[in-house]
Amino acid sequence: MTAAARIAAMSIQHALLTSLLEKPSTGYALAHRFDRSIGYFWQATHQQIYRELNRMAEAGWILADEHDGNGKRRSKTYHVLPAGREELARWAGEPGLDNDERETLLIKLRADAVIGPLGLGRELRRLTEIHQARLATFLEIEKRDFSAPNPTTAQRLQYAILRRGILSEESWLSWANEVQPLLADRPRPAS
Amino acid sequence: MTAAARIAAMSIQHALLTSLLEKPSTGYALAHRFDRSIGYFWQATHQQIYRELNRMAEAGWILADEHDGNGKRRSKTYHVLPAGREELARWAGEPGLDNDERETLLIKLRADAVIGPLGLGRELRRLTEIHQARLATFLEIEKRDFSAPNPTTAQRLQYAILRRGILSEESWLSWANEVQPLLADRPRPAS
DNA sequence: ATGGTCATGTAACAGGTTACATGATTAT
DNA sequence: ATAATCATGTAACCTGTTACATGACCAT
Repeated sequence: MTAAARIAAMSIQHALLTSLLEKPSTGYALAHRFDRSIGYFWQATHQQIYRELNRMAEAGWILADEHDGNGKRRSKTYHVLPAGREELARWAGEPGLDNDERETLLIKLRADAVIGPLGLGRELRRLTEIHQARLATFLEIEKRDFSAPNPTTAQRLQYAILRRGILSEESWLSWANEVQPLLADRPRPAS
Repeated sequence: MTAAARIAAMSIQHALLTSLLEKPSTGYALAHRFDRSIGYFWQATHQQIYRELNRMAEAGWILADEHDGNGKRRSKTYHVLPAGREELARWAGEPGLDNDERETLLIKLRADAVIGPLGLGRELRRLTEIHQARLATFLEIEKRDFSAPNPTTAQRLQYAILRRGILSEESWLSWANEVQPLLADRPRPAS
């Protein structure tokens, strides 16, 4: 209900930019791989992708090489313009929305792998604090509401829901612990 | 891109039905608690809630007691009609969408706690198989793409993304293991 | 009187989903 | 010839978000 400032949205666009930086492609190709990494978690339909490609082309972030006319199949191979690369870096540097179920950080990690280093250590620490706070809240609720000796089945079911939250947060935090050394804020050698 | 049959959507409505079965409330009250369980994971805005309440009232699932006219504050207290209760049970019995990031099962668990038992054991097993398959895929990719001896930083970042997927699936499966005994398909005594 | 909370809504828009539609190239 | 794949798009719709708006009741 409170206004939560719209700091950073549009993550598909940035996921697509990263894909295109790796390899200029047609919309069709993007829709199929939508990238070997984040595609596992997230898949976009071709309509969504064409829509975003058109918008990004309008915005001057990408450019379409049109292969047309000379008997070939009609297709547009998009590649990223400097403005697109800058936009990607800018976006990756911004703090993401807290309640982001789409795991924007993963997209930023991909961007870091392709055009990095982008100094994501701070962002990881920020998100870690948020997840730690959430876990703490869940553990308090656990203690307060679910420490009675002989719970009914209904109570045990309610508890199961909370447990899902606890395990999720723990899982996220243990992952963050793994990634943390990769994002330590020292410069990486350009491989 | 393939047509994924629209089996079950509209989970907010069913979350709201469950809340209203526990306690008839105004839209305002629902927007604030949106329920002590799933509210931790998911919060709906009041606009969303009013919209869905109106739709469910139209559908004959819920009914509004209007306290009005006699000097009192204008408000509607909604309570669930038999049709709404049936709809909730019907929905909970259906297989949920596979790619449901909103964790529909949690809402079904709440429904089971309130009007159960609903035989969710089968659904849990079905989802467990899906998550096991996803985990297996991730582990194959891990073996195939990330078992080289001296990975570059970029490769390690790519791997981190995959690790997030692996840890997520493992976390889900270990939770499923916890809940499983609660949903074993024997009837529970009506507490 | 003033501000906070209770209470309900409209309007506009962004993002995601599904259906529909078209046409060229490649493989059988 | 026919089907599969490559390739791009329009249209309609639903959900979720944000902004805007109204008004009553309650406490100080």
